[in-house]
Amino acid sequence: MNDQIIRQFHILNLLPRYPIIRLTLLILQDQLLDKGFTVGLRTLQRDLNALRDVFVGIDNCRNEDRSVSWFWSENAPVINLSGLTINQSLSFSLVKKYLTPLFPSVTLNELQPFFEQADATLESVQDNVLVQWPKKIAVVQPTQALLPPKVNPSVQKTVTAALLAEMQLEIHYQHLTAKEQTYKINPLGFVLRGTISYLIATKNNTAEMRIFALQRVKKAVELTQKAVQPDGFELQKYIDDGHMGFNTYNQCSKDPIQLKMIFEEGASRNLHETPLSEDQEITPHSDGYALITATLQENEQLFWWLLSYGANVEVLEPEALREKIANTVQNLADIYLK
Amino acid sequence: MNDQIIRQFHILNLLPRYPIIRLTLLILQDQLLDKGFTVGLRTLQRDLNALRDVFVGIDNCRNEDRSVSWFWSENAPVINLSGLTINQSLSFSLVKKYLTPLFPSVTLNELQPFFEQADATLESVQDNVLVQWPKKIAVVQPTQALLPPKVNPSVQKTVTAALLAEMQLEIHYQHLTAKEQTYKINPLGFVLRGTISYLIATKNNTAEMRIFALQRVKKAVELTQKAVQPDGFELQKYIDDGHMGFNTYNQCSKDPIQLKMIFEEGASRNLHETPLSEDQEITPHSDGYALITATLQENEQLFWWLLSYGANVEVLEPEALREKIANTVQNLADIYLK
DNA sequence: GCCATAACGACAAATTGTGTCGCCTGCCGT
DNA sequence: ACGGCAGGCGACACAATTTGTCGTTATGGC
Repeated sequence: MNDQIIRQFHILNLLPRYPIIRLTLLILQDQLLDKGFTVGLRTLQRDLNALRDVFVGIDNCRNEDRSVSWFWSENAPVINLSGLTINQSLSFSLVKKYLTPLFPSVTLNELQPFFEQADATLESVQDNVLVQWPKKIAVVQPTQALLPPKVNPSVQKTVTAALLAEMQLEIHYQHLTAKEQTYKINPLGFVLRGTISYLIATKNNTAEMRIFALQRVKKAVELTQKAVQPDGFELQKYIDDGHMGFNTYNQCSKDPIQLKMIFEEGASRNLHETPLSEDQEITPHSDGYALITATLQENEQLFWWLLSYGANVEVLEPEALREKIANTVQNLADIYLK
Repeated sequence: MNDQIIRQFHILNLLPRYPIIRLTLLILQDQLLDKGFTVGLRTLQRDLNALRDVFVGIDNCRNEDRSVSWFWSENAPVINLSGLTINQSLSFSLVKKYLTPLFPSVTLNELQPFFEQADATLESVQDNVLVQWPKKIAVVQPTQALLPPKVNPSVQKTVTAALLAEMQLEIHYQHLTAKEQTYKINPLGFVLRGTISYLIATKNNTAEMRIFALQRVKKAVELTQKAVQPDGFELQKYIDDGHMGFNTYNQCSKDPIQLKMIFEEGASRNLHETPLSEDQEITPHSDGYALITATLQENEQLFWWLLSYGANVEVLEPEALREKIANTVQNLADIYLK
């Protein structure tokens, strides 16, 4: 078989996607040589012109030195030759269904072409049985459903771009109580917590770390100055250290605790499926109750989680945690039982 | 340009992905004619042979009538010619990070090729800045993290396949308390709730609806009999009606309630971002407290959610809900304050 | 056992790909 | 300002490939 096709296929694969434009004819010739194609420049030129005529989304531009660079334009369609497996299509439609209420729509929009191909694949199956699939699957939120905040798409785009490029940002931030203010900041990290996105940043000329909720950023502009990173900053460590305010229990040691509690049996059922920790143990107790032990990190979330079970759980150890709950119960009693 | 190449690309695009095998030469000729290619059968034959030699993953098989069908084999690699945008790559890596602790690994594995391409794209950018991206983004669970249950991959595959094909299933089900049992069931729906997957089904020859937690299905076999669907069954309606046990409050009207409560100001902050309902109103009250009203569906989750705030919230209305909480507080007091 | 059907091999004519040459254009340095 | 230079691009002729046609082979149904 003529290797024209194979060559052109490789060319298509070698073409970079838009923001990267550095593929001149000579470079392409080199890269093809690496793959074992000896090909004249003139031929390459003709190949590229031909491909541009055939495929939407292939584009070129002149560099300063009058050479031409070729690339897939930014809005080139997704060309997935080998199509999607049915399982892949199902996974995509599941992901879409699951993430739609949780993710910023900007993020999901980027993947729209894949969702569409998945839908198309499922519909193309002659059995119209597959069309029923979305009706056969449902996603239920395990916690109280709160409405997702409205994030300005252009803000999201600018913020993530600046974070990537490590550039400073100017943001207009709508405080909850105070009025809108403008900051110059060095973006450091992006945290997704449920449906809320947070931007971690330092104010310019300060080491002071700040957390900005993305939906309160009304306007964002990327500046021309490089962002300054504090020495040794690590996002995951920052979170683990409890700076996000909910991951670690105030003034609490970071060592794991040995949790010991009595669960009402019905309520404990979930813990069989989704244990609190690898070493969790469930010991059936007197009628309708079970003793549960587990080693885990103590934090605010654990406290809330325990409270949500109400009287279906009694924490025995550690003593400090039991006391904290007892205090809350006392306060509750003052409110509801007077 | 010769239209051989264009034709061959169209052929590649027309080839279906494996489980669908009905693309014989004649059908392919027809489909190409629709796209404006008049091509002889002999040529098509040669094209396909050539393509199979060049592209891994193209395969064919003989039908009963000795004609040959062509397709992409099941494990053909994903061939995404136009590559991924940087934004698409970022979205993919975000999706992966977010869903890994939540989704059955089987489901995510299907999308692995896309995640890999995303990683490769990010790494290929000459700026090594992008390689830092995963370190700049973090996902924090908004609730107590529970370990995801271990689901047998082959069970997941069989169950979803049977659900799709509407075939009966035989499952070996490990009860929590009782010992393992075997059922013949008609699968009706699949529900994802946090990290747990549930299968909704009727037992064979019964209208009785059952809920099976997927991780307790130890073995699943697809039977040769068509599944029987109860008349008028709709999964979403089934869930809305509260049959999953947590979505609706026992013996409660399905009409929305008017919730009225007093929130400690710090605790109420989240509700500014992610309101309980469209009509939620927050009225600052006496020092440090705020009155919040919202119209929403009453269910168990709401009750748990309210409890988790402990003494930071006082429910005023509806009266029934306040009473239910008061009861729980009384029980808690009996446990902790004696 | 014959016929119909589909795949596949062979071959020559037609079409297409490729290297070479030369021209054009814009940029640089002298 | 002028010539040299580098990269792109048009033209052309020859080599290479493609494609339709025809004939052969294999297989299943009547």
